[in-house]
Amino acid sequence: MSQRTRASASRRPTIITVAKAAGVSTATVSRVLSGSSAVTPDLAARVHKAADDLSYRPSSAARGLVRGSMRSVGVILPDLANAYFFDVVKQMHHGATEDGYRMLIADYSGTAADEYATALDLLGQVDGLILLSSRIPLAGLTELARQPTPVVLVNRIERGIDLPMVAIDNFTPMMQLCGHLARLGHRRVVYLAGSDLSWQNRERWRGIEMARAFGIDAVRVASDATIEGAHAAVEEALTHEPTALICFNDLSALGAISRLRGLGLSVPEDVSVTGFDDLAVARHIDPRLTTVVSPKIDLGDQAWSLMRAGLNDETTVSPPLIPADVVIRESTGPVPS
Amino acid sequence: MSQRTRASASRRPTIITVAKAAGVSTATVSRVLSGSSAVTPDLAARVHKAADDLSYRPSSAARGLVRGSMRSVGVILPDLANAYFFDVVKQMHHGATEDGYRMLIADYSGTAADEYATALDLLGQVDGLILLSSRIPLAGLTELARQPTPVVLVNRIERGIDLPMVAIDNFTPMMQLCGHLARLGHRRVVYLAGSDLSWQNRERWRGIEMARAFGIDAVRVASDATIEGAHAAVEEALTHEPTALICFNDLSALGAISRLRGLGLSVPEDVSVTGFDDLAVARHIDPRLTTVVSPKIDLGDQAWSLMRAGLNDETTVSPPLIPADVVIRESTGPVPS
DNA sequence: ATTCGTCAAGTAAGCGCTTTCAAGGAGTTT
DNA sequence: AAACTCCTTGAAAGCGCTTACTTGACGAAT
Repeated sequence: MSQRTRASASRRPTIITVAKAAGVSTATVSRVLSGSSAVTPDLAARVHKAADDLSYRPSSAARGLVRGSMRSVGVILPDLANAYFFDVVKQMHHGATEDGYRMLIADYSGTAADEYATALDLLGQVDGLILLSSRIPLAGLTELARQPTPVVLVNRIERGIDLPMVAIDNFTPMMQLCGHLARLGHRRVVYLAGSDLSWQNRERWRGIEMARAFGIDAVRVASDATIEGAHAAVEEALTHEPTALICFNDLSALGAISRLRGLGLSVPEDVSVTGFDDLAVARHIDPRLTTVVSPKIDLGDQAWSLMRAGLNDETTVSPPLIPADVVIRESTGPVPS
Repeated sequence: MSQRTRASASRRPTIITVAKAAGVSTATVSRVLSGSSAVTPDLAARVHKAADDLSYRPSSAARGLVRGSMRSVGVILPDLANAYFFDVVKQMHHGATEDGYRMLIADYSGTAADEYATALDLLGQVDGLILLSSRIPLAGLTELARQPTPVVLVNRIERGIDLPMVAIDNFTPMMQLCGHLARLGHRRVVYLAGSDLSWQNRERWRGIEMARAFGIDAVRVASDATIEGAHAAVEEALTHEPTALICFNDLSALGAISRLRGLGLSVPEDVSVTGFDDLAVARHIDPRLTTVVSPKIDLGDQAWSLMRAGLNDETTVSPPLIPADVVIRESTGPVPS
């Protein structure tokens, strides 16, 4: 609507512009603006005024160059659209802010190759890198471990990779979830899987397979960790005539329930459904979701601790897996007779 | 689990390290790595090998300094936890990537003052700034408009501010939504409001007030744009004995429905509920949500167009409001008799 | 009164890159 | 064979900051 021409003919003011305007040296301006050393109040005031008048913003590129650090860490994650990741990121963000670091968030809703490429080029820009539920192949991780820049792996554990890592225990609660289903009489179940590249998906499947001991007979059906993906995969899942659907996460559980309803099946009367993560929405849909409470706060805290240690060049010991609990709600019930 | 000491004793390799290793000048390394100019294949290969061997990553600070641009734009938004924002961001991200820009995402889940501070300090770091559903006071926006750095306002329109802006029409569809309710016989409704600082909230309310013409008698109840916030606000809303709840967005609709169910009321038999945004979840919960389809793709595209123009120092004309349509599903029904 | 010590302010050296400019080598033309 | 052009490569100048190091002024100590 409004016509607009920016007054960018005049280039951005630099520290020299400010110094001249205030009648002092650039060193003084720098000292005033970064508060690194005492300056006569009179001069300081003049510098502040000049900076304000010129709307001066220090170039973080120049600052980063001379300081040898941009005071920022990068976070790479598969899908910011999933509120789960965001909650973890938020917690790390707290820590980062407290320690004076900015956070660059990069979502690669693409292939694993993209993720690696993103990681590599972010490395030139940040002081540290946090990889959330990373799907980078082992060779890539090995290479990342050789970098002088600290890299932290979250929700992925790999032996033989020399990187600090922290993750939630996916295996145990998934096995417990199966135990819960077994006690309700379920035998034939379908696992609506996540990505094969995801460590969490492998762990969850491992938990399900372990539950064969309880008599759980599970089939995997490929899907993806989204509402729509699960929605679309339900039909195939039903060909296996399961009495329960174990979904990779809450989002897929939501999509599955929606599809089941569309097919005239009710949850949990006809089919039981479980999720994973305990998103806010899991407590508020109908039926409320039986799922696993993932301690996102802990996870975020511990991830940042590892990063902080890395940034300070300290030796770190990766903490043990963080336990997660099953929470039983109304989306699971006894096997229909 | 694994003990860990990083080999950061040796500092990061610089372009000089690579040049020495390859036996060429730094200029040649730069040319090879940035592909800016032709280099003999033999030399190029030597440079690439040296760079690989050293795991060299160019410092983006240095690069940004000399180029006068970090090739990145900042995006500031109120709450990344809301998938709506993310969808818009994703679309802008496409455009940015295509044009060779990286995107820094900053969520301020805090006060408006934080948002302004974030904007100011991001300005030193990016080539452009996109403000999503910004709540920065007018004075702040005026100041931002004075900066040489391009700033784009998304989902907020303010007269007298010399910034390019693009937004979805909130007013019209909200009025139509009320019309829909009116036709179903609703008169007493409660608006579960969003933040008073939000332009979108003001516009939506304006649409509701306009609907007095249809006989809609609306009361505002303070809430916030989250599941939990709406959940908590329902009891107060019910004191006004409404037959319908108009929620600020889909997330609040979700929370409201959950609370109503908890109180033994069913939707839409006892109370009708509407949302706004049409998140994926709106189509998949029970009852499916009557809401407004916000054209996020368009919005993201147009926002990036404005930003690109700004980055290229072109004159821009803010486009007209983007129309949004009401979609009627099962969360609204006739007034109970 | 002279010598120090102290401390505010300025001078200048780089941080790691890109890019202009100059140099030199190879290929073309006369 | 000389003169010219074209093209690859290197040398060096900054980009905008911070931070030793230096200077100089002023008060305290001798």
